[in-house]
Amino acid sequence: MDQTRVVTELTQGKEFAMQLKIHLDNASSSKELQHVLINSILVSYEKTLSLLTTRGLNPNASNNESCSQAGTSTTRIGSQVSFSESPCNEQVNREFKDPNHKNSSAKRKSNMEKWKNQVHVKGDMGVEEALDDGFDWRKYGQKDIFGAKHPRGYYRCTHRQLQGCLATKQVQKLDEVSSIFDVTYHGSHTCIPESQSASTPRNQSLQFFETVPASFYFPSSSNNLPLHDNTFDRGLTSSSTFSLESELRVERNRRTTNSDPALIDHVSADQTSTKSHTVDVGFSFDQMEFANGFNFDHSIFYNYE
DNA sequence: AGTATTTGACCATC
DNA sequence: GATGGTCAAATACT
Repeated sequence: MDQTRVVTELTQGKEFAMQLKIHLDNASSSKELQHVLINSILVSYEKTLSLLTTRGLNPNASNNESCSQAGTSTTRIGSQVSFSESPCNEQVNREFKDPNHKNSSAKRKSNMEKWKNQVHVKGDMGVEEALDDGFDWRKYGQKDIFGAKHPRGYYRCTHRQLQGCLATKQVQKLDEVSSIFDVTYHGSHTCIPESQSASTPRNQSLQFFETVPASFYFPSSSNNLPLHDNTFDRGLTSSSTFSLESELRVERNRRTTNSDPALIDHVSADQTSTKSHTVDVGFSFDQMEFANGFNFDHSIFYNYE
């Protein structure tokens, strides 16, 4: 059930908001840190809305849920699905397929719910991040579509074999705007993703720190031990995350030179995996400067085209 | 070795 | 025959 993840995201957002409140009351607080907090809050909101807007992924989701989010719009397709009116529906571009139209896919999936999402890849977010809807997808095909510039990717739920989850999605870049992807979902998820079943929801900020090739000190943690990037395994819980209450102290790592092939390999691998964990903070590191004079060279993380 | 992705072939439909 | 969706072997990656 997505409710757990929604609650997790909202709880994170609340915690970030509380941290921000403290920092706003503190005159010596750095602007950068406040921006980090603000963006973390926004990311939490976006994630939450994303979970709600992809309600079709969750067969138990309510029709009263919010249906729009920054950067995406959702359209339901399919005659067998009753479409509930809500104010936000005015924002989406509805497309209903003719129920009598039967192409091969329509016939094969005639009993499947179908809806469409339009995903905008904003300047400061990665493609994988934008397309990440919280579920595990495995690509099983790609096809050049007649009249379309870009091929269409076919994905099915990773848990299809183990859990019999029949959810699929198709992803296609728009001809006109390459930063916008049409994502068409078929069927609802009946699986329990591992990331969800493991009672340790991952933290947005942790995803960020997993990717950043540097060692970090977390003053709030015991011993102030430096944590190499490899130390951030996926078992860390949200309760064990660093506290943004403390100033982030980042130690430049020996491997942060742009020419480090190991680092480049790491980044490029992340970009090609549908389960990647790219920089997921939703803000630019252009001018960001951390303690000890560490500056992020954000350019090594982004390579959209 | 196990898993994920790529890609040509195959199938259903129009 | 053209097209879109899926399969499955080959390949790449970890």
